[in-house]
Amino acid sequence: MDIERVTIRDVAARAGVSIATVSNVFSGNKPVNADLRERVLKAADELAYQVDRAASQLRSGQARVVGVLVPDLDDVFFTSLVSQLEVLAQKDGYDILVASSRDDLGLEQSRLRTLLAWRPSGLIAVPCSDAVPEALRNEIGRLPIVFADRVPPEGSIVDTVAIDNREAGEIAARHLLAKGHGNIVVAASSLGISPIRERVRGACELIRTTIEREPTVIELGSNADRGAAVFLHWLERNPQPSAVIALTNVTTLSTLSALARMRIDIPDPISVIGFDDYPWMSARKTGLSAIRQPIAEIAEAAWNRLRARMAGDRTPPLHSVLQTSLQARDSVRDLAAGAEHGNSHDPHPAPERPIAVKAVH
Amino acid sequence: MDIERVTIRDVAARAGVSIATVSNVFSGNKPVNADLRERVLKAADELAYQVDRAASQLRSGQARVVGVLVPDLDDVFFTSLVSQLEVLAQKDGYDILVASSRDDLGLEQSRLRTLLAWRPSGLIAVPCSDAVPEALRNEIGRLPIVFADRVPPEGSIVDTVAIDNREAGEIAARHLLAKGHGNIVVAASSLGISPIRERVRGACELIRTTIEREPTVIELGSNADRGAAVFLHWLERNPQPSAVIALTNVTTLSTLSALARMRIDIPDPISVIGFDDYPWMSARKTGLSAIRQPIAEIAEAAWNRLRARMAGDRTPPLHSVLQTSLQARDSVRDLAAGAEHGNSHDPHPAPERPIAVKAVH
DNA sequence: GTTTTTCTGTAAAACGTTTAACAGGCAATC
DNA sequence: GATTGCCTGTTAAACGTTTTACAGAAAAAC
Repeated sequence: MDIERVTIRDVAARAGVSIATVSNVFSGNKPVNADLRERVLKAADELAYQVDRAASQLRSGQARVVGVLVPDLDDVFFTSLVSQLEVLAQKDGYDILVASSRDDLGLEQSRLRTLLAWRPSGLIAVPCSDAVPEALRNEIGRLPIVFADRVPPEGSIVDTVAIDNREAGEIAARHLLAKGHGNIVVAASSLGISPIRERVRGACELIRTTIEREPTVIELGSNADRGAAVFLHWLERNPQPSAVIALTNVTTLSTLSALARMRIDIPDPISVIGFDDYPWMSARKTGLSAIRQPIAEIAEAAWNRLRARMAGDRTPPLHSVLQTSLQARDSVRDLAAGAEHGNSHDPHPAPERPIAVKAVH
Repeated sequence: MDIERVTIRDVAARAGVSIATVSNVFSGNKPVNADLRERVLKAADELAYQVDRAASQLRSGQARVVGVLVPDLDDVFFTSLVSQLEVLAQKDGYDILVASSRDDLGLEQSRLRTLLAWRPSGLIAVPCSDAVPEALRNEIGRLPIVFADRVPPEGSIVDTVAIDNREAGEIAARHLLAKGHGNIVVAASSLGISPIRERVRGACELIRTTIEREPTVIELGSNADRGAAVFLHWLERNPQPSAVIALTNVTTLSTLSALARMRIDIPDPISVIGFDDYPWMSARKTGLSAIRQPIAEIAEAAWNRLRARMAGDRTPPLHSVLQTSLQARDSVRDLAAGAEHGNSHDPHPAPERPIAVKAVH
């Protein structure tokens, strides 16, 4: 019924060498003569031999697999991250195991446990809280780990890669203030998540110190539909703001949905700055101005750090901070110029800053 | 430096039983007395013991991991699929290895090979061509495999789950025809992909037989930006159609982007029917009418089939066909009623059909 | 009371690799 | 010419489980 597995032994027999030689050919751990290597490769090819990863891993302890844990596989930001990581990992010969914690601490715990059971070479995680998950507690220093995106503000005992969240909030607020907006709503997903808190803080403090007004902060959660309902509800019983800053891609959707349902135009009467930069944002007549996160760079930084750790780097944890930039389109009305409304492209696009990596001890 | 791994042997010693008993407690392969099981569990807990998957898999041949291969991890449709599968797999105690073929046959081949090297319990794949990939040729019948979404039209020797692509095209066309549209452009991603061909065929044949006009078919590829450029180019040198049917979520974006860049309004002068149903489609004043694919059901059907196969089901391959439905919003203008334009919701929303599973042979 | 069956647990042999220890051949060195 | 060292290849011992075969005790059947 089921055909015999072809093992290293079969290859060795066919090539007329020992199994150790076959192993060396495939693992490259020891050099093997050109002619023998040829013979082995030929035999392996003829038998369609494949190294058994379980056996290989059991003996060597090396897995060539990294775990990737994200809070939500339905959020484009996280899937973009996964997508980039998959490419980078594949280039280096690693496979990735993905798991979603669905923003649940308990689930995060159990997903991490099962990832760890694979004895992966490393782990890239977007944790769902500020604390280092319990399951990772005694892996720190043993297993290469990188936290991405959701990173405790005071630094962490593992490597981290994140954007400058505070600055992201400031950039959005600065843009609105420059265009004469004062009555601003800040739409956050959840203030329980520290990077979001930082974004809120960046925006609010700048607004506060610049025009001495306090922006309204509302929490719309991590689900676009529910968030839209919340914002709709809010809009129905509060005076119209002149602008909204949405601090995640999902709240951006919630914001836009609610405005659409109330048939409120953008940017007049309400301007909007969104978060992240996705194709759908420019697939509309009034292109959406947004804070762009350099996802590719985040993924690359995380992967490079992980790779360094996997290669044995034992230096103290590094915290990479990448910069966001404003992708100015047409969704912010220029009140200062007294112009009609932003039907045309922003005449003064904010200069894109170069992406820099600050290494904070 | 590095702490000793805690193995089954340590647990056995601490609980005062044999390693076989510990194994039985964790694998559940043989019953073990309540008190002993208690002792083992307690000892394991105290030592923070974790079954080593590599060793377990090596001996048992059972992996508790399934490979998931998709053509593009940046396409929301595929990531939604992955997301759903992750949830289903996790419920049944499986982990998933994801890989992207980036729509490249060579890469598909090599990604499949590395997935197979894990000796997974099963494989769910969205292949990038009609042919069964070479790498899977001699796994068929041995390894549980399910193809999803991209499925050869004439059936396949493996289980498949897909939507009724032909009907999806028809639904879109029927809706436009009912609203009096005749000058229709069909925006496909690539005619090299058979489900897309089917959608095109469904739309074109219906239009042809109903009003005896031949719709224009254009290929926009699988990248939103490039597709937008192509469509823009086309729009600039062809008479304006009255409606566009976009046959994938990416071509929907391309279409909308190009129209936006030409500052052409929707639905007047051009109506649009999109594909798939995502939050951004309703996050606009003119909500986008679209063909909805039941992604959750696709994932569920695929997983259930795979699970059945993994449980030993040896019946002939089953081909599940799920139905799409029209999600009518405001992006299709009613020319027939001579009404102004579709600022209001579609007064005659097409009845949503129940989702049914047809088992074809 | 003996024999058979059933039930639980154990000892030991796999599973398919990697790798430490070793061996033989050959070149370089003394 | 004997010794040393360097290659390259082999033998055999792991790696941490699962599982087969078996053993002893208790229960059931005679």
